[in-house]
Amino acid sequence: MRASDKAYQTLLDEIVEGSLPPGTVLAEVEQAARLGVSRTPLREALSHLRKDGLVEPLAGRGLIVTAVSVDDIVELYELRQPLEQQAARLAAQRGNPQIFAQIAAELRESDQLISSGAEGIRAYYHLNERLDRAIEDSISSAYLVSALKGLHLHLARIRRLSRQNSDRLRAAAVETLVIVEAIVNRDADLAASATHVHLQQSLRNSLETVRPRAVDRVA
Amino acid sequence: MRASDKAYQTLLDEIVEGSLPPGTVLAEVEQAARLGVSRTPLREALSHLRKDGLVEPLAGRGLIVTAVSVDDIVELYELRQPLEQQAARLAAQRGNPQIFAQIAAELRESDQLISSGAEGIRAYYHLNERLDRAIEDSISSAYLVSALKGLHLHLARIRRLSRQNSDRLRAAAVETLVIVEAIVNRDADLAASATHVHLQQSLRNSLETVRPRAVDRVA
DNA sequence: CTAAGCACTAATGTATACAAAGAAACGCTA
DNA sequence: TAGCGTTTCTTTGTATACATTAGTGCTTAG
Repeated sequence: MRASDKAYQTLLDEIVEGSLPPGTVLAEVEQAARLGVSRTPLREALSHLRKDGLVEPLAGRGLIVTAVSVDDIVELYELRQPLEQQAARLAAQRGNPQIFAQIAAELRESDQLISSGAEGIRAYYHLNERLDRAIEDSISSAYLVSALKGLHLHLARIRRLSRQNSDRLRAAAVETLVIVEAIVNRDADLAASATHVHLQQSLRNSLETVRPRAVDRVA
Repeated sequence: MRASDKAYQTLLDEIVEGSLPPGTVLAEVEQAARLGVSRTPLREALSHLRKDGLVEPLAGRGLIVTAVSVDDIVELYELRQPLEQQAARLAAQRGNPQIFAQIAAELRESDQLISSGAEGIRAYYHLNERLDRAIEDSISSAYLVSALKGLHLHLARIRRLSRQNSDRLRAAAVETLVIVEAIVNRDADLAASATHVHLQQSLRNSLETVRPRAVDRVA
């Protein structure tokens, strides 16, 4: 693995996971020393993070981790809505129904998963990731997949700011199941509509449960 | 201007404009010498082009300009459709009607522009660019705008491959006018539908008039 | 004559040294 | 004492030298 890739992946994980909170200054020499690489590959990593919108230049002070405001959540969903609706639509048209039928079956059991503690919740999240992956694999369009990848980066960051109580998770599982069943039945319109509904609920929950103090903070 | 930015912009323009056709090998030392910069900023430029999807690694041979196949056109429109529909929708909700009314008025005169030779056609293209710009300015979502920017990069490349005869341009102007009038009237649903129609026609024209020999060629 | 292995070469990947630009702090002057 | 200018220091931006890896071609053995 290239040193620049390693630095990029490490910084990306730390920003998404939150150990590098918004406002953190990323000085080149400092980060290069910390990650055990030289400035050249580190700079490449930083410039990619900048293209991803995860860091931004601060006049004279180098790069800082970008803030995430409540407005950002709304704006992100204004991109997420059309992208994921289209993704669901294409998955319904092109996906392998058997794969999605398997996911649907597991979603029907997810109530127990969600109620069975942290371990089960992790399994539930993993199931959602498998669904995302299955949808991406069903889409032939590399352009759409690439846009979705960029989107999910920011979504993962926002997820940390919102409280996901188990009631919401259970409701989300039901909403998701409607989407997946529509894909299994190759009903593209229904898949898109169900995605619309699900994301609307998801946005509503995010806005209601967002921890205001965790937003827009400058470390 | 930074040397890396200059190298990026130059290579970007050359790839989009076609003077660096698909399949062109971009060796670091060679391009650095040609553009008058050292390898360090040039590498940064290349790695950004790679993120843009305009160049891709070729095993052991460095980077080559990506090919554009007919399938790519279809796949690109699978991203373009949802993005521009959403953009039109948000512009209808948030845009300044006066600005779009002005563009609508000019679009109604565009028949004469299109019929008046190469100079008029350039003016017509410029009008379309002003519309794109007005839509982007109306959208508050930086995420959507960023996705649109990446999209337009590839669209500009594809435009070179398709023949745009003046009949098609006139038809496109009428379709576009419907979109703009919907934005002026703050009719988001109509703006989205009109965009859908316009892009469907645009894709159809692209596929019918694409010059097969200009596609997927390796220089 | 063919195939496999080795060596050489040319490319990318990395590190470091140097240059330039900006910000902060200190001092000087009004 | 306040404001402005200068100087210094820290930072990013660039160039170049070095390391490493992969590919190609040649040679040799079967």
